Amino acid sequence: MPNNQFKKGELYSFMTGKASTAIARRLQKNLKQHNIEITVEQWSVLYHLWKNDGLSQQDLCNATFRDKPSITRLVDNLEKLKLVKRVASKSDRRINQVFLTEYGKQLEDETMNVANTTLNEALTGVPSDKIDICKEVLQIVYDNLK
Amino acid sequence: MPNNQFKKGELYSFMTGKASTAIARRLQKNLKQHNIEITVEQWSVLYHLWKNDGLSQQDLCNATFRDKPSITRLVDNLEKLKLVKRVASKSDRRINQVFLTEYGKQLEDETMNVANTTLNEALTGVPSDKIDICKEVLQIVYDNLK
DNA sequence: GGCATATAGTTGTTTATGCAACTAACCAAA
DNA sequence: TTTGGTTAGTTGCATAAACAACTATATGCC
Repeated sequence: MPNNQFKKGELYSFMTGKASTAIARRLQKNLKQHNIEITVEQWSVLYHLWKNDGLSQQDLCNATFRDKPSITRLVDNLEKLKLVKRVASKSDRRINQVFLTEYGKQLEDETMNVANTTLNEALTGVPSDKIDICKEVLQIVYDNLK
Repeated sequence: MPNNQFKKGELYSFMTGKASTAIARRLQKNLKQHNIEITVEQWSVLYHLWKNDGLSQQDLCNATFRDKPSITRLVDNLEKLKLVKRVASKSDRRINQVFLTEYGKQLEDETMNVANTTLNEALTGVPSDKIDICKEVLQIVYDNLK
């Protein structure tokens, strides 16, 4: 039996993503406690815009590993919250560039502090060399399947 | 700055759970290709029932790391599909035990084969000692936050 | 026994996901 | 320049998630 060097039964928590679910819930809770009224999914879009404002919706699909309808609706909701604004690209009228509003930009510092705190909570007691290996494994898994 | 021995920027894919999302999508695709008409979420419930038939809904909450309303509705849908049946517990009338139907039992072998295949696809090229470390890290993260 | 509290499960509402089908705009080849 | 294929984005529909509020049953303490 090829590639079967692992105990499967213990591995299904991989599939069900309990760790990343736990992180997402904790981040949501921490955001709420700081009165930052966005969802973790909205955060994941804003995170990429804070690094690189004006990304297209397709760019956001690639960055967040979501499909196009998901991004359409996340951007819809972010627009309703006055956090971003769609701007039609001059060079290609199919493309919407998504830009942060002033309000959206203002949210960056506090929100990223909350995210960093959450990550610290998650990784308490994990040696950094093991974090590196875990990251590496998850990257290979992602590359194998994406 | 405490507990800051890692590069945060690279770690947000942890939070967004890209690897586990990729696994779930591939499993869904593989199930469909084998004409197994269940969702991956339904699979995660059935998986625990195959190991231990007759679990309560609360047991399923704990096993799958979902909240009670989620399990209520997943069991609703599994009942509609004639895969499981709720049975009120004799000893405690608050409790619903969830039992597999014959049809639900029949699905086990082929479905678990598909799940195992999916896991092999995901873990291709990952040495088993690194899988163990990754599992260990994800377990600590889960324990830190659950 | 009776009351307070805890536990098991359900329902309502909002948000998000996945897939398929669709429109609009772009591009390249005849 | 028209036609056929590709890319960007939207809409419709079914399933699922998180949170809060609710009902029903059980338990423990007086």
